[in-house]
Amino acid sequence: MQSRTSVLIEGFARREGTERTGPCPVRDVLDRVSDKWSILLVVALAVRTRRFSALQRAVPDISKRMLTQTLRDLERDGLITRQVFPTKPPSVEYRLAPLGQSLLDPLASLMDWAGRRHAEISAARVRYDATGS
Amino acid sequence: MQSRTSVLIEGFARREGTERTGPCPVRDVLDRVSDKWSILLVVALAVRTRRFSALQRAVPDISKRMLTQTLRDLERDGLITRQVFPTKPPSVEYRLAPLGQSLLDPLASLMDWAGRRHAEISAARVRYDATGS
DNA sequence: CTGCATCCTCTAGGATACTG
DNA sequence: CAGTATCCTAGAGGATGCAG
Repeated sequence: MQSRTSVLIEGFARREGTERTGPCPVRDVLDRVSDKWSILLVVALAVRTRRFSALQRAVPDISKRMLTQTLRDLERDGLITRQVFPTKPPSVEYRLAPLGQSLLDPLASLMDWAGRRHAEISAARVRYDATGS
Repeated sequence: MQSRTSVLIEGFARREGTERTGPCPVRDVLDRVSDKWSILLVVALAVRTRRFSALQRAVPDISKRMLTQTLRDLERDGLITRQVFPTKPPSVEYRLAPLGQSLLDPLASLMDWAGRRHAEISAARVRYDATGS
């Protein structure tokens, strides 16, 4: 099973030599994925729908500022939806949109890789640092 | 097929409420993936083995500084290997290590997603911006 | 050619305080 | 509770020049 991989890589590499007609769409999307908090929030919302403060508890080391901003970005991209309940005090629920759901599978394969290869990577680091020092 | 996804998400979410015994391994690895240049270089090296200057041409908007640094990090993590040829002037070849190869599949599924959903995301953005303005 | 070292800029992002 | 506004710092990262 090399076909899918190579096709995608070719598509990704096609930029080489071609004058950019605008930013590469794949890179554009990957930029969002490689955002520091986006993945964390998507995963947090994959577990269940959550409110603002619940998200802050789920991802403890995010600041309110970044939480708000990242949620806005994800909403703008159609990955999550935001529903306001005009109670008193108001509450807001965030949930994964279908588009966000569709991201879970690729994300899972990445996290799966991370989990399986983590030990190997740590070992490589130790080895490298030992040699270098 | 929800099993694999949900298992991983649970593993990822398990941190909640647990005092951290150190940084989450998955997050640790994802930090590398979400590095601005790492993925680009891995993909560039997936196509073929390349030398330093060739990599700079493959990823035109990377600076020498960042190229060197990212290559070191990838080498340290065991994702790529570096081979020096003591010619005159010297040349250095970078190639994907097996560990790096193993990343291509998860990466492909992400890029596949990006490619397929990009239009949808762009549309969502336009819609969001239109409403907001 | 490869790649450090230096300097300098710019912005992501944290802390804090305030509002509907 | 769910944000917004302001301020401010650390670190990412570009440009340049030198060296092996």
